[in-house]
Amino acid sequence: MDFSIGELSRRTGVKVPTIRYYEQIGLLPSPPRTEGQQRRYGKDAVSRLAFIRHARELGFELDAIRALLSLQDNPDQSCAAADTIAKDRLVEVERRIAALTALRTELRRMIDECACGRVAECRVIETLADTSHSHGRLAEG
Amino acid sequence: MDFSIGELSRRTGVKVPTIRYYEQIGLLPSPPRTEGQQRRYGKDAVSRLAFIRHARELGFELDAIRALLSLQDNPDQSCAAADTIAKDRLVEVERRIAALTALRTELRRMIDECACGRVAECRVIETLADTSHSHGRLAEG
DNA sequence: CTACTTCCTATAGTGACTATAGGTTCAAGA
DNA sequence: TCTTGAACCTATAGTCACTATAGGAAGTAG
Ligand SMILES: [Zn+2]
Ligand SMILES: [Zn+2]
Ligand SMILES: [Zn+2]
Ligand SMILES: [Zn+2]
Repeated sequence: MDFSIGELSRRTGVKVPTIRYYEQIGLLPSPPRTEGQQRRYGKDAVSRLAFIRHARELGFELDAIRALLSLQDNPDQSCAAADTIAKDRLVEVERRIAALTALRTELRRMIDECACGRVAECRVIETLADTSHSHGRLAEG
Repeated sequence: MDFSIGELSRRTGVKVPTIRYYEQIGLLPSPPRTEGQQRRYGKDAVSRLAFIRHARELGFELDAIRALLSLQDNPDQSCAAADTIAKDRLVEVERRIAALTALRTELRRMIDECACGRVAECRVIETLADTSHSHGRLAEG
């Protein structure tokens, strides 16, 4: 009924050091230990960690996940805060798709136009040296 | 004809500490100094730094930029290496657009389906808790 | 009981910066 | 010439979300 950190890792797909890291920053509660100080988990830990994993895959930051988890722990509260977090994430994802689509266009053009000769005539290098425009900062996922 | 690091920053849009960081890791050459050890730059530094900035905006990693710069310094070489770097970046951008588009779909659905009531019925929280699928790692820009 | 895997803590490293502390130099105005 | 204040200098630590390493202890199968 209770199992080791390695087994929790296998059941959730989250690496062992990452689980310990989540505990250290207070995202996962400290589990009970064996006499020899090894962690022992139950089913609750599996679902909590799977929640975290899914949220991370959707690109939520750990602070946002912390907030979402604390909402999950209080099911009678309004879910407005959760929806706001999700909407903020959606806006960010849309912004990034737009930015990456612009990058794709420019990358494709510079690759297509290159005749694959000497660096002196390379469109890739030329395009990178062209500072007549800007893209703004490209940030995290 | 030569100017300070602050002026270089203004001309390229790259922040002063970032310029010093680029020098420290060998991406920019160490410029001459005044008697009081302050850096003095010329036009070459502006174009090199603008190249780096544009490449960063397109999401190239500093190691890739290092390689591109060393190609630019040898204009008689074949540009095949530059093209490979650009193609790799394009593949990565396309992968990320696909991943983000999938995230957008899921985020939109979970936001749309939420009736904005209690957390207990919130589709956002429910969707995050649903582990019946996976998205793989979401990495950098 | 031995061998082997897994576990433990603590610390440092990753990438690409950004921030801070505490001091020095430069340029312009009085 | 002197003074003020912005801009400069180095060195170090912090950011985010991990990942890697070292050096040892605990658990388990045979
Ligand atoms: Zn080329
Ligand atoms: Zn561009
Ligand atoms: Zn909701
Ligand atoms: Zn999902």
